[in-house]
Amino acid sequence: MVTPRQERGQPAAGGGRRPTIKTVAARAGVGRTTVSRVLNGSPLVSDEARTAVLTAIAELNFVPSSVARSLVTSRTDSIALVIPESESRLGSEPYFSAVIRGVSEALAGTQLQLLLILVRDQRELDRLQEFLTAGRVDGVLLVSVHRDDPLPGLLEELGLPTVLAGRRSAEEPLPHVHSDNVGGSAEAVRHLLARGRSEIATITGPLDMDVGSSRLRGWREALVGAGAPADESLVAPGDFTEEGGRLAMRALLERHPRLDAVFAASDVMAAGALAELRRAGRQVPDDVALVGFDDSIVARHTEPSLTSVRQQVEEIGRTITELLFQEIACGGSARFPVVLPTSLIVRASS
Amino acid sequence: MVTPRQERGQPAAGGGRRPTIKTVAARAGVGRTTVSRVLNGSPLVSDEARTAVLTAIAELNFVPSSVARSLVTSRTDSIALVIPESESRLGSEPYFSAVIRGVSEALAGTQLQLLLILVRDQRELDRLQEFLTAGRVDGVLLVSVHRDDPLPGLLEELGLPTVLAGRRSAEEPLPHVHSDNVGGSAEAVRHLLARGRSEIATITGPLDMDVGSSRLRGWREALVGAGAPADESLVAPGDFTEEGGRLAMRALLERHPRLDAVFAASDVMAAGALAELRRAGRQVPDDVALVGFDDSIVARHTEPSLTSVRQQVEEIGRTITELLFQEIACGGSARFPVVLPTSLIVRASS
DNA sequence: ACTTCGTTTGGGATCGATCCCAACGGGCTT
DNA sequence: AAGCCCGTTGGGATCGATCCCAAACGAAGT
Repeated sequence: MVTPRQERGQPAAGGGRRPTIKTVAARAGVGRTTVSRVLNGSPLVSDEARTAVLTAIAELNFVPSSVARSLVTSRTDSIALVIPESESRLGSEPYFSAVIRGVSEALAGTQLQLLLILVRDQRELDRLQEFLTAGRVDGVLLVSVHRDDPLPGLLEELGLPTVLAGRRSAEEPLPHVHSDNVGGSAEAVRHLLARGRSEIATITGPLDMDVGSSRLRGWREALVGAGAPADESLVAPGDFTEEGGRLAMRALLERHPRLDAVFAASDVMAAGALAELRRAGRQVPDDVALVGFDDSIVARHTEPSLTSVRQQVEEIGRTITELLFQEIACGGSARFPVVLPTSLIVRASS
Repeated sequence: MVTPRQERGQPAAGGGRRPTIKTVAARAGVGRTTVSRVLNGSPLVSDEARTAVLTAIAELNFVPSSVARSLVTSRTDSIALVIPESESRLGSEPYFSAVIRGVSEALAGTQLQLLLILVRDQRELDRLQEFLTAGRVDGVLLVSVHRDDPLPGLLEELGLPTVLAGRRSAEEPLPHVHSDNVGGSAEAVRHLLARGRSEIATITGPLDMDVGSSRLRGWREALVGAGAPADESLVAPGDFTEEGGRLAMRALLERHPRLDAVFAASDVMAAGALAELRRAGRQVPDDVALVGFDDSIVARHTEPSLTSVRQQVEEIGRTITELLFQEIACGGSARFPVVLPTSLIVRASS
């Protein structure tokens, strides 16, 4: 009794199954092609026929089957947002949420649907690869790419329209969008210099990611630009996690007990560093000034609240989506990378 | 060597398009039906034929078109996760991220894909409705439902398998999963009572949502259970936002300058309340003890750190997904709601 | 030897849309 | 009146899979 409907001769009142384009055509007294033309907004339809079709559609509550359409047009009207979660950052960082929001917003006016694909391990990567090869999406958004990520290359080979948030390296051939990581970091460090700090350490992100190395570069360039030597032992590698920030901070304090400022490449790491500084009896900002990156919620709620470099993450989501539209429509016409500006939000920690 | 094979005979060289089941059949020297049987793991295939087909598939790098399959099976092998964003909570709350992670995890072993649909306004709701009527997904996960939400009713009418995270009311007919909101809140309040607090206020969530009213009920029940009168003027409505928490706290302080504890129905609101308490010169926890709900990142980073009721959000995501599997497979067999336990995490604020 | 049974097999029809192309009718030209 | 073009129209083929059903085959039973 799972399928309760009984089939009558005609599609009797109750409407057992969903109406098809054929039902509509019969009702409107026209051919299937005419209905199809109305659906696709073709101008080669008389007003008379058009209104007949439209009323039939309304009466039958007809919605065209996108599956059938996809089969013949070989478009799917959907795109994939791929998020690698090897570092399980989705939980700790609102970054991905903001990207998702931006993407979804850009999608709002269109007919496109969003497929969200989290990739945790090799098995899921294989499955994704098959999924992409099967042509189940018209385009792909790739977030948080690593230097040696195999996915962008695969997508290039497949010829599937792709846009990255971030980049593998400075020579990224695929269209992409990223924040001005170098500039933002440099501004943060210059801010610390302006506050009279002289021994400025940095906790970096993963250095096999462009975000990681670029923010480190910003730190270095700002110091060099100020005529200060960029002492490489003031660099401690982190991994964007709180625990990583804590450990990096501990290492830095051991090597440089007299450091008076720290620039962390993410707020979450800064929060970890903050805890470690407190544990070591350092006052923030009196003994050590601290600046983070992202301007996430945590930045507002630490004590003291955290000076941080704000990036427009939602805007990144919007922009990659719009670039993807272009890629899909005209196939990689203008592939200039887009760089979004950052801004320094000064709070109590510096 | 990306597309190595050129086909002799029929589809002239180039190998331009993806291979179809027909190509595979020809190569393996069998009929289309046999290939289809192999693909679907039917036992009615000789070992000989099977291996022939499998090697042909491997050589041609064949991936079946899920679109064509959907057309005939009328399954889409994808489900939708619908998130209403009218309150734009996705940004401020890691709640949705955690649900997404749980859902994605439960999906990992299956062939199902996840469609993420954020609904911001009426226009997007209409579009969603059309989308669902078009049968573009096999099932729907609905998160954060309001009492008078039109969506669950629509889905019931459509007969589309649906599972809710949360519920419209205590009499929710649709299968659903939620945290023990009443129990968790009650535990929080009992904890405050045990700490010797006597004038315990509460900042609620939206009261047109079950999470909101249930957490309020927990507060009330704990007080009544302790023989204390539940003074309704100690209730201040919030909206799960930081600003809402701040305003609610201000109102409470005006009405009850001598209150000595506050239970907020979310960490984010608690953070807002905390800021307002500090502004008003109250010490936490000395003058006023504070407890939140969710145990999100903010709870660990406020100063003082926040005592909070932890709920297993990721588990909610996993569970609704598994329930949806059952709904899709056997059509609403066991529709008992699942209630997940909460636990109180005590920190410095109480 | 002939039926009967069960295992394998493959061709034709089907799902519901789009696209190609031939046909229709009427207003204009010649 | 014949010819032609143009705006409309609809039937048939197509996309790439699954499903129904009949057929081929060898083995087993009478």
